[in-house]
Amino acid sequence: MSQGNTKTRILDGAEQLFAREGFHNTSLRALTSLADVNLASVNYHFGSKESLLHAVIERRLLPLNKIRQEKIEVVLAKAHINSFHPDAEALLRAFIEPTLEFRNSSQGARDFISLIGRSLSEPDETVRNCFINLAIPALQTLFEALHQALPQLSPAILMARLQFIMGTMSHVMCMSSHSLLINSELPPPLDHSTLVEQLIKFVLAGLEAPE
Amino acid sequence: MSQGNTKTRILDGAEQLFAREGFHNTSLRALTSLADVNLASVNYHFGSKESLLHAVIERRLLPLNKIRQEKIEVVLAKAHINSFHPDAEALLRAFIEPTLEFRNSSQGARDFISLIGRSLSEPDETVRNCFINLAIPALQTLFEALHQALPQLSPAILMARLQFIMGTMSHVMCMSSHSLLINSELPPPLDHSTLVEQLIKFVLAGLEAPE
DNA sequence: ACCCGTTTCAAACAAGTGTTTAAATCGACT
DNA sequence: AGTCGATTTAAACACTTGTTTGAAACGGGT
Repeated sequence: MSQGNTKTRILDGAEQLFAREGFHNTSLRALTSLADVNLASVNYHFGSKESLLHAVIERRLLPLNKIRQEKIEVVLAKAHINSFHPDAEALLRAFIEPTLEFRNSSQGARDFISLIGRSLSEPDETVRNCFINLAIPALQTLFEALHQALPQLSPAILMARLQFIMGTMSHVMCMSSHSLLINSELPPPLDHSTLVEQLIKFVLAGLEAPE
Repeated sequence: MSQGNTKTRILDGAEQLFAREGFHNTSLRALTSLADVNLASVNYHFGSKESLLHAVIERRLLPLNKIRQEKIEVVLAKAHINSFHPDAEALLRAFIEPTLEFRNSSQGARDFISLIGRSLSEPDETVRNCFINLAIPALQTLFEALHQALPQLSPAILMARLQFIMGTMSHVMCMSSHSLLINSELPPPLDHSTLVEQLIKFVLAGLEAPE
């Protein structure tokens, strides 16, 4: 780990360690040693360990949210032109596909996605809020779009189902080599694109279930 | 927090703090102060902080797994008598209902369920294994029962969907007062029994979706 | 060659960590 | 009352934590 300038090396190392060891279980000494930078440079460039976490999340989540937002707006626009309800599957796809494609793009991306997949249920409030504050606008957009797509669903039920969907997604985002059941006689995990399709199928069926 | 003997007070305090603050973010001093016991008594009664975590999980998870196992076996037995496939919904219910009913039974139970809901995606391997080792038999049982219920699903797909279900469940188990989107204009969270029914409906629809 | 703002560095800081120790206290039982 | 094991206690241990400090090194502009 010795590419790029100091700031990027710290961000890359933090992404990896925060994801694999957890935020509180990652020491700045382990991080600076992995990133091959001086111990004090974290506080020099980012101010504190927590601000570093914020920077790690922001660096990747802002662009990702932008993509999701755009894709959702495309689906909505198409529907409005034809005066149809927007398509629920297309909306879910617009939200899910960019996330998992990004996850599949590099090891750092996989670490990052696993990090934010866990952060919804993070016990430490400051850590959790660090993610949630950036995620809420995107989720709000998705909620309203899905409400247009499925107006027959009461808002309370839709919100509950959106929570279920977030749970399913978070779990998939966290899944790494440590599969749920490592056991020789069990079926092997699905490849990337099959997993994405199965995930969308699963949450779509749950979302569209009769009340 | 000053009921019961020392050992139980430690277990109760650990359950609360591990769930609300996280294992690594909970210090033995904070724990022993909350439980109103001496600092050294944790190591005296449990050996180490990690063995304490193990004890916290075991105390509640073993009975819970026993109940789930029994309920699943009842469903299977009924089906075998009539030479029917077991009912997928009844199997899911046998697995989900005891969990969420236990969660609803007391504050300590709620803390515990939130703790194990998070532990599937716990980054620290030793912490994660502490839960997984106790959970695997129950999940194995559920997998095989669902395979009997839905023989048309290929094992790989069924396993993926079981993972999705675990993700949804974990998320619901972790949900506390900090709802996903605390926002005045959003629908209020569902009450307990509605949430359970909606959860079962959601995962059942996803599980039974065509491949 | 000199200056100056930016960045890096080794060292130290105060506070907090899990664990261990050895003495003190307790509670039965003889 | 006295003995013995189990438990509790205060104190200390060795170590790690995030952060700060002040000097050193760097690099472009005059």
